[in-house]
Amino acid sequence: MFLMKWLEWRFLILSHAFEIYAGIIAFIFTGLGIWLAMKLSKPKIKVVTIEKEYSGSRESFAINQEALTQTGISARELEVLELMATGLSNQEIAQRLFVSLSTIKTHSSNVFFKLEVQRRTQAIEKAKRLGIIN
Amino acid sequence: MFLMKWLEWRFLILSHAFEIYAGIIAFIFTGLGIWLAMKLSKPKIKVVTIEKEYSGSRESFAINQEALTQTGISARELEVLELMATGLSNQEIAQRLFVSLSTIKTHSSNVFFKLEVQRRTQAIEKAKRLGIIN
DNA sequence: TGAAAAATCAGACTAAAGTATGAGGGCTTG
DNA sequence: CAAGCCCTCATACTTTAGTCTGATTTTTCA
Repeated sequence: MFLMKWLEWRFLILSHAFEIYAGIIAFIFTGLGIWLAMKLSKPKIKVVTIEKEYSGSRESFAINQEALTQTGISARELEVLELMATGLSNQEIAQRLFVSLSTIKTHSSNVFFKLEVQRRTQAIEKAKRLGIIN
Repeated sequence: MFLMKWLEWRFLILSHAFEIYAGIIAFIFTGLGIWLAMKLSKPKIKVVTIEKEYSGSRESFAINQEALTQTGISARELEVLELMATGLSNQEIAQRLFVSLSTIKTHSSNVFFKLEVQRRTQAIEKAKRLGIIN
């Protein structure tokens, strides 16, 4: 019975050799078509437009990074700048970051230099305008 | 000659019938593959954020006036506060308003008292938060 | 692994900022 | 017209901010 079954299979394959071959070709070239389309077509871009009340959270985040690298302000300096903008004194910032007053003064001085300003109020104003703090 | 050429063609087609058929299949299914890829590929979603011209002009103006009267800050004091927020020093504010440094110090001291803060940076932060300056 | 950048700190100094007190003049309002 | 508010100014003082110099340690990166 097993043998007969096998012969039946064999007969099927032989009598339909052309169809099987065509099927294989069809399959392979379908794959080729898909690959071609993937490779050569420009990626589809679906544009989703979201209207937003101006508050500038996402946009300012993008500007944020660019302007930030532009100024060359380091992570720690940014931290100091942010606390500065909340109205804290150097002493308070020092306590909050567990460092000395000298360190905060150095950081803030560097920030002022990098932002090309003289005072902390100017630094805050410019930093907000550039979008590197919110 | 024409006839012979035609016969030659015919012979070619007959003797290569299978290859031609396979070629047609390949071509068709390549097309199918491309179509499939086009149809089924997920489009990349690009999010475009458009900021609407801010609609809260009336509202913030209202808050402005109310909070301002609440604090009891006078017109001159507000003027000083606004210049302060732009990053000017007391000396610069004095020169701009054609008054003495002492006067600006008095004004700013009054502003700090009325806003219940100690430093100019805090005053600026709070004034912006309350919407009495922008 | 060695140089550059970043973070830390100190001391000494100058410049602003902020406080406190007092005082004079202008303006409105009951 | 006196009381109250606002604007002005001064002086004296304390505190905070900011600069400069120089140094050590940590981190980062080629």
